[in-house]
Amino acid sequence: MNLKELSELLGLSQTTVSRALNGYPEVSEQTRARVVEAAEANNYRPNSRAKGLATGRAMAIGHVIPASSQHEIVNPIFGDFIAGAGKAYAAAGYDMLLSVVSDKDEATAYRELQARGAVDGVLLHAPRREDPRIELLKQLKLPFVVHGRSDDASNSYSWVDVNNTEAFHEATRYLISLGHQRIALINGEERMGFAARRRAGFETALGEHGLFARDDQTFSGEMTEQLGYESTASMLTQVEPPTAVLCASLLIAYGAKRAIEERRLEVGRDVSLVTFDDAMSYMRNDGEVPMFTATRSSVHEAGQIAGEMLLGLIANPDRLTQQKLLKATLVIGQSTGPLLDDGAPLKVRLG
Amino acid sequence: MNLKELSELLGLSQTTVSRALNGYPEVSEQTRARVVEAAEANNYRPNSRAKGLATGRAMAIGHVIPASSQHEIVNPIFGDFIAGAGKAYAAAGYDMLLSVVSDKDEATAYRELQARGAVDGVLLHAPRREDPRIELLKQLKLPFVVHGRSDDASNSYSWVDVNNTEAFHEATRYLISLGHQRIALINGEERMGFAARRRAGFETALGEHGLFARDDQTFSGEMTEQLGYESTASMLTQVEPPTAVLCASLLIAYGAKRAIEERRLEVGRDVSLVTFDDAMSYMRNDGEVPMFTATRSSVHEAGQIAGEMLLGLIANPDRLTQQKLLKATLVIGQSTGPLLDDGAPLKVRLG
DNA sequence: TCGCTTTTTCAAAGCGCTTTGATACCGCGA
DNA sequence: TCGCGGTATCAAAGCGCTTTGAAAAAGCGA
Repeated sequence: MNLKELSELLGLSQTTVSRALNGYPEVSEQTRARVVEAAEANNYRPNSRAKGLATGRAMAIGHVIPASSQHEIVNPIFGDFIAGAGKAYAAAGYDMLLSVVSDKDEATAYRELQARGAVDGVLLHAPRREDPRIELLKQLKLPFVVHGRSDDASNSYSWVDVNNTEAFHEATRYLISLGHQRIALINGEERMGFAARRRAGFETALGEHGLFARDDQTFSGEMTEQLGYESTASMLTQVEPPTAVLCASLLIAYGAKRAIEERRLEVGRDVSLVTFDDAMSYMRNDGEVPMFTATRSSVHEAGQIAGEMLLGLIANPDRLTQQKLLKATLVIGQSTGPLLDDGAPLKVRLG
Repeated sequence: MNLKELSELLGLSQTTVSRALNGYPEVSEQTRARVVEAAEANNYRPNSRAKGLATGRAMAIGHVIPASSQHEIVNPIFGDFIAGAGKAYAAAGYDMLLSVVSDKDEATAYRELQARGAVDGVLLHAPRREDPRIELLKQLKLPFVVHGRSDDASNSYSWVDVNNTEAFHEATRYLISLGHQRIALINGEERMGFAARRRAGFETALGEHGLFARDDQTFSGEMTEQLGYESTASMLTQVEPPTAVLCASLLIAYGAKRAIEERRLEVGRDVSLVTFDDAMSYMRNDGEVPMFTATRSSVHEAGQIAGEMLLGLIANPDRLTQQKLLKATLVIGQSTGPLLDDGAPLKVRLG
């Protein structure tokens, strides 16, 4: 059923039917009611491509996700972020277009999306500290919102980010307040904006108390269980192992926990653990007293806010860039506790 | 830059330029070369919507993901499956359209996708045992491939599935061969096709050895760490706790492991664990000797195969339905071991 | 009743592409 | 020279919608 058929069926012109359905004022309420009813009855929906062609808008938002080799990691926060953003799009009648591309073709993918007119804007994921994609998108004049921030002048583009610096600053301060002095960091890849900021917050807090990060007690890499496990396992063989570990994701924390317990040590007693928690739907760390003490911020919410921001930018192109800094809140769980007194230092019990 | 501009620039008609770019034979190679070069130089890409309107094809595949409330779970395999399917789409020049809808609006979402002509086909996720969506899609005459199977006559539609029955049959047999008799199951939601099959495989293997599943040692629910933890924790308080547990996902297995170790028991010694492993990129269970004994099958690969199958169906609409059953392979890891001899039964050590 | 304004409806153009059916061109044998 | 079969190119229609500019219908005061 298309517009022509529907209008013939009603004995009206296509113009009138179109206007009736799109809520234009120059059609009588009586006619509108008739039209709406007939459209409903025949399950009529305007053809997306024809509508887009006529209006010059794609009514779609693009997400480019790089996934080159078989072993390339798919960002685990992806699903929840997408769900949040998708909700915003759906509410506004927009579609979500996903482009899975080999990572070296990413720039091409954006160019193509723009040249084809396939999307009205894009959402940029996982910005690196210096990210050429941002300049590219500006140049393409494609509206965009970044989930996270690069190191560049950050008011020159729109973004939604979580206060990573402050989150890890606070988490570290909390550990110090419990008496910990040897605090390790298992971070994400530090060429990523968020990971660099987390390290900065961590180091600032240490510095404020005359402490410093040891090279052999700071790690960074793809945020997997394995990274958490291996990093922690290696530290537990040191002469002076850390008494607390700060993890950049729940998966890392699981790995750290595994290494600790494998050594017959107790999390929260022998070694304290704090982790960043993206509040992912399938990996909850909540309840009365969560398993892990964590700085928590919902990536689902970030997705929704970013999606809404982008739609706003598209609806109102001459609006200034917008920024939104979400707070991560520190939640005390079972994985932290005060430093044990010197009478029973960790290294002795490790023996 | 659109076709009109490009053709004027070249002093050719739109027809010729279009044909040159689309590889039609009735244009001289010399002209074609000129056209291709100019298109390249001007970064020309045909407008997606105009092309779609003219050809009657959307060049897009739809995925509908239900995500109603804030707390609805997003399937953790989603990211990897999408990455696999997306790769297939990209290779064929197709876009991927994601619709995030509140779960009660799912049927409407499919209807709308079809009525709007927004997609040429859809990929159906997570079929329930009886799934009305399958009938709906047939009725809408929208080509589709199901990832998994319902209970219906399964050759009446196309699907890609993993041999869940056989996988859990084999896993259970393996545990029995190690001497285990009290084997627990922590399954996904059993209204889902895959979960029902896993239970069937499990029970069949037990039956073959005169064993049976105890009600208080079989669980099913959303496949989270918490489900694994709570189910296992509750079983370890029983008079005759299981000596082996079969888990439907790696997250469940993590939870089971946590409960076991919290009791100061050892996985693979006191309690054996076998899990289904979707080989997700951010949750690896591999290496020399993986942490968990598992039946492994790559969901990324399933996505790619399903995507390719759907594209084939679209390209060749009168082709019969197709089915592809992937095998899950049993990989021996560190989480299983022989039943300890009766001299030191589990329940005593549990004391 | 007429003429004017306001309301309601319509025909047709245009969005950027593909594709049909026709036309111009070219070389070649008769 | 003419005519014929390819080859290379083109003009125009059509895909399904929106939107402009015009026309018809209705309402209203004089």
